[in-house]
Amino acid sequence: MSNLSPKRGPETRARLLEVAEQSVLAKGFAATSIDELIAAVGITKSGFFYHFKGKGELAEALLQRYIDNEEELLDELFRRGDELHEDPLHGFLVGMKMFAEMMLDLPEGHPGCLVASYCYQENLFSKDIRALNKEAVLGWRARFRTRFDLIAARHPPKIDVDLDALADMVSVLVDGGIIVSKVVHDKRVLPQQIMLLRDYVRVIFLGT
Amino acid sequence: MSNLSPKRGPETRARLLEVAEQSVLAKGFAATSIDELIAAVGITKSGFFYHFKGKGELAEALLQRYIDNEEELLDELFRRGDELHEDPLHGFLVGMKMFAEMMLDLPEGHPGCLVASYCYQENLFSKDIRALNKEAVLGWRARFRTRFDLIAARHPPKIDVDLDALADMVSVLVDGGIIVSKVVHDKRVLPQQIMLLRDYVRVIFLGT
DNA sequence: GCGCAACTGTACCACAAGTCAAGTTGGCGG
DNA sequence: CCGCCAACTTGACTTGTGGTACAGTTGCGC
Repeated sequence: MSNLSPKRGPETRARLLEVAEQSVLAKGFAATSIDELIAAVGITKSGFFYHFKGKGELAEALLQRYIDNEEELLDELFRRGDELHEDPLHGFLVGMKMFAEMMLDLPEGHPGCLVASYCYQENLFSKDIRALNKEAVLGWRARFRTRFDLIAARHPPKIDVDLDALADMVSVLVDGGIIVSKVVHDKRVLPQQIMLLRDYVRVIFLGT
Repeated sequence: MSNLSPKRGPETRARLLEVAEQSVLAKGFAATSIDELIAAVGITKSGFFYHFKGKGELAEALLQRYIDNEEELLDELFRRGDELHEDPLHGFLVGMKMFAEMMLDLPEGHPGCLVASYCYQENLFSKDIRALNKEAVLGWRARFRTRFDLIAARHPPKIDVDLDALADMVSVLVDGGIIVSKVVHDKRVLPQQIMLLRDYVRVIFLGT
């Protein structure tokens, strides 16, 4: 009766996605109930079904939003890194440093990766969603592979290494780092791992 | 009426744990129903509750079994590695190589890590279970930290590195590698990552 | 022929996803 | 200033399933 207005639609939807993401990362998708979400947002069940056809559509919107946000974050990070250095290697090193610092600045540590969460509940989701997840990981691989090719052109690797595997190592370390951080309740683990990878890349292309 | 016998208890329990683990890794714990497990094993619901007081007890037994198995596997791997080399570094390198090969030999790839799965559904579990999970990760850290101390004593690191972080890197790479392997449906990713870490450790302690 | 391990049978209740129909509110475009 | 539409609300209802309780049963081993 008070705060009803035709333009609040997208906002309510966004709040639904926000609380849903938190709940999914804490309990998993199956244990996240619609009742719980609408209670947190302050709408009724029919209100939920106005925004999403069903739980599956919520899952997809959730993942898409997460992937888009991450992509934007990475774009921004390495854009800033490259702003400071013409050399792609040093741009990468700066980007990784900023990444690590950003993760360390999160007060509660990284809240979790939806890609990883969905991966461990893959049977709950449609083919479409699983494909989306796969595309996200392959996107990271392509992004960093391109970067490493650029770096290798200027700094021939001192150590023989598969650049696709090295590119995957970014996703691997982030997802693994988040897990170990969460399990041992030490938010420093993820940034430490990012810095370890950074050092590895430096030693591969610079030799020290 | 046919196959009832007082000694089949532990066997039935083990079968329950086996199918439960598969289901949990595929769908998550919340979406794994008791009905489904008993159907797969061929007992009634009451039979389940004879073996476990409730779902929580199943969760705990499941995790404990998983952790014990992993520990045994690692013990065996590096025992065999050390058998072939007196030098702890080379024992480690051989152990990692065997680890990578073992992962590559799994026909369907690694089925998943329960520690990671539980981590992404932590709110479903009791304090005890969460503590167990934490202990498992800290156990891996201690194991590899001890190993790296031994290695460092004989081979002073050529690159400055935090040995605790390096020890964590094993857990991180395994958990992250499993996720990326699963998501992109390429079982080679995990072994590749293990080999990358192996190379990193070699370059840290040997310089090449 | 007794006891105990290893179950079975049956019943219950909460809650979750989803459906459906009908009504309400408030801003905006004409 | 009127009417339409987005963005909801109300409320009732179905259908399924999930975890749990508890009393009874079976058959091997002693």
